[in-house]
Amino acid sequence: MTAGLDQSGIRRLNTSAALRELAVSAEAVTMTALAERTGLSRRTIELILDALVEAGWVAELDRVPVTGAAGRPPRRFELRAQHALLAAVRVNTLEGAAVVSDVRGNILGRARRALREYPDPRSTLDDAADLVREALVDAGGTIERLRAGAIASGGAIDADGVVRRLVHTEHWAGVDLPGELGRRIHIPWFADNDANLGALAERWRGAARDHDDVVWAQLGSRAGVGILIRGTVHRGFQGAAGEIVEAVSMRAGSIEDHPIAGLTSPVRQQQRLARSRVDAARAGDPAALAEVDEFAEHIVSILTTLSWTIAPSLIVLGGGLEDAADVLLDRVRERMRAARAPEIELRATSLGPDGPLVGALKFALDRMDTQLFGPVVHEA
Amino acid sequence: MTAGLDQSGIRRLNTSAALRELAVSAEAVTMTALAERTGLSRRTIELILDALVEAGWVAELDRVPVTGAAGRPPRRFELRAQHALLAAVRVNTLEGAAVVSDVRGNILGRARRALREYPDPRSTLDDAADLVREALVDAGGTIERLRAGAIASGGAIDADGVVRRLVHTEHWAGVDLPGELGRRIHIPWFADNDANLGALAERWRGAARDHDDVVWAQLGSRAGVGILIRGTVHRGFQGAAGEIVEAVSMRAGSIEDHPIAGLTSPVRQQQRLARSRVDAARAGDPAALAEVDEFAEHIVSILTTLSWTIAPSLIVLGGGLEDAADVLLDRVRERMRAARAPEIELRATSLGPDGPLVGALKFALDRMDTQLFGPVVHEA
DNA sequence: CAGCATTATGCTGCCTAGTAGCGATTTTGA
DNA sequence: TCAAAATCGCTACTAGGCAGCATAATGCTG
Repeated sequence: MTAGLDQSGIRRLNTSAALRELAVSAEAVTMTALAERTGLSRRTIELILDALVEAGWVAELDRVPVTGAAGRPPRRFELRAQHALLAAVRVNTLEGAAVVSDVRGNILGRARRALREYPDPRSTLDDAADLVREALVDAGGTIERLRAGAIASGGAIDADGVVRRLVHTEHWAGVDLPGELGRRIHIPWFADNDANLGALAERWRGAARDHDDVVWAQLGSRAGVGILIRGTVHRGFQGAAGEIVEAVSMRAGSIEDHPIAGLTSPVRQQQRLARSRVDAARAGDPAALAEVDEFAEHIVSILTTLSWTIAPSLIVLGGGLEDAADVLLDRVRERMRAARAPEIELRATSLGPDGPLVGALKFALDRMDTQLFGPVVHEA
Repeated sequence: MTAGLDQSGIRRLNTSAALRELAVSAEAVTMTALAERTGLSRRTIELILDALVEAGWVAELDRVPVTGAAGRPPRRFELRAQHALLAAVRVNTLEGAAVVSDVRGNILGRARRALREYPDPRSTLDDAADLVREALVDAGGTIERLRAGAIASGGAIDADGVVRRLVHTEHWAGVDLPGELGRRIHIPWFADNDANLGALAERWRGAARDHDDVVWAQLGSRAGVGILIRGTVHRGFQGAAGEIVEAVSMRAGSIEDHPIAGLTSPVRQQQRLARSRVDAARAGDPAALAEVDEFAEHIVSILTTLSWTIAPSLIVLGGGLEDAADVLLDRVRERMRAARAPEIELRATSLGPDGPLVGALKFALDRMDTQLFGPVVHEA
């Protein structure tokens, strides 16, 4: 049950502490600094660094005299983040995209293409694997260095990455995304829903950086709500967390076909149409403004309910809605205040359409964290 | 940032592993068994046990030859759970109760009394402290062995244990419960809301033992929703998670004064009245049945919304509602199915009115866990 | 440009805490 | 009574941490 530790365990632990510290700092680190930050002795750090350089995880840089500082110039060490690579893919009805990053999450390569025959999961997954290989080439990396990957997809995806339900396409139900991708590219794969990964991305390097409880919402032609509780995706029973969208649609009528809802549509033409309506509203066109109001009203009924149940500290609007942030946000805020909802902050995504892809990267990184960087000690 | 570990750290870690293993097993444990379960060598376990016996945490029992087994009878060790004690108190408008337990959560002593002058926080807190002392005497323990305590109270209580809002009594707003109790009994104190602790208790040793995402709801004259996500209390922004109750009351009208709602009232007379209506419904009285239906309808509007947003895997009804479980639960289930809510399991509390008190115990235990038992290693 | 303060480097020696495993001890069962 | 089984108590050894000292490389000062 509770595992004890021998001497080699302590070394693993301390190595991981050093590695994490190296990963956190953007610049090269000296031995002394590392010793201070980990609380270990300089001697111990010296031995650990020797081993890490040997293993290829760390590079020693040339000594550069620190100008203006007395004393012998220190040895400088840096994480070789590219020692291991991660992949992220995103597929939706019309196109797919992939990125490859180092263990710091720096994106090194990209690929993007229209998907053929989306309704056939097999060919789409072939395409997804191809996209990863392309992005890997673009990153100048080899398949051996790839350690893990994650895929972002629409629909309800359970904790094991199996597609439970995908609107308009029954062929995808039951598809085991990690399993299928693992057969094509032999690394551990993880899968989650667009919206959940959007939320994760926003917290990592987007608009939700300082928040632990976050709701990310894409509302319109395509709807999805991603929930982060204590920084971790919350799916709920059978992935039902966030299904309030469907519930409200059932009660108050769907807005899939509302002109403004097209902002979140994957179809270019509908997007353009919606944007032009938003432009008109921005210019003061009364009919367009009424449409925006109507759309805001619908959004508010969902966001208010979320505020009274989950009560995140921040709600992020994404998936296309960011394009109407200037006309939409204040209207939504005002209506939420009128509904006496808790004064939860509301922002537009700062990552744009790449959000879910970036989130997939973070997802893979989190899942691999202890495997890449080693175990952690939890003190009081 | 990331803390490294020296040799004494490894001993602390291994000691905590041994201690946890001892805490988990109900019966006395042999050295060999402990060595196997922790993965440590028998020699190491021997040394650790010596130290733990010395410190009073562990007692060595008399050797009893295991009948029917060959070989030298093993030494047997047992956690002296009473080496440290924990306290829990609960206060509501009319009465207070306290329990004292050992570190395993076995309740060793109890106390209960009517509270004088509830609207005055100071005298109520004096009473609470007295109750703890009484329970301590009942447990046969001394104040020195008391290590931590927690208090369950109504109202919105923030993460620091400060009362933010308490209906009908403004005097309590801003009261720092852990601080106040700490001034009276000098141990670390923690505080949370009834409902949150009710949920925690239910997961610990009640109806939610096998669930991680739980909603505990008391709905009626007194209303409160406690939410557990990944086994931990979720309060939400400014404690607003679960405020859906108030929101629904605002929208659909309050049911505080509904005859059935009296089940959750702290006032005996209203309870009796409500129970008699439930009895009548049970006997088939049409008017009473209609009342139950009406009440169920109201509950469902709240539970359905929670199912679509938080989607726990289980909803537990408590706070008095358990007394009507037989007539109420099926009606609620049926209506939720009709509303197309996710098929989330619904149960009545199995702890009765002591739930929140037991939850407070668990809360204190969780918060003190690493201080009592030492740090933990998180492997992949 | 020599000398000093400053900072970092390689070590050696020492200590803690874990493991392996051997002979002794205590019991059961033939 | 003796072999087998199971555990005990211990010694010898190893891993990996720490303290701290002599040495090295630099900037500054007179």
